[in-house]
Amino acid sequence: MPLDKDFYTNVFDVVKLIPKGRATSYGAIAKYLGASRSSRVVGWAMNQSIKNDSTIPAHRVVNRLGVLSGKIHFQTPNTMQEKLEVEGVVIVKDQIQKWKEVFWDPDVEL
DNA sequence: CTCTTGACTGGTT
DNA sequence: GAACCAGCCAAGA
Repeated sequence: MPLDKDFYTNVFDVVKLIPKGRATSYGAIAKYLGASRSSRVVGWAMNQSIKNDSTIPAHRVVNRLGVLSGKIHFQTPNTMQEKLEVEGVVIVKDQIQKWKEVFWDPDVEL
């Protein structure tokens, strides 16, 4: 598929495809888009997505350890964890439990 | 244009 | 496992 338009747009498209109750990492998305060294930009894209497009489930994107490193960028620091818990994801101390099972790798699943 | 910051990652100590 | 370092790159001052 063509991925040459907007890096951000591609990131948003992938995030929208994350199944309910699953989550992925910034690096996984970056790798899928062929920019594995630009994971920080993926994080920035999420930051923009909240302002521009609230339909994007940014709460399903965490760092490679399954830690909710970006929770404070949501409307409230609880938003991210609560949304994930509603979808069946167990979180203890800002970290996703059974991360290996919850992890959704676009490079494998798509 | 330069400098700093940061929702990251991978490797080393 | 924690702490530190080096790449990486967009946005804002």
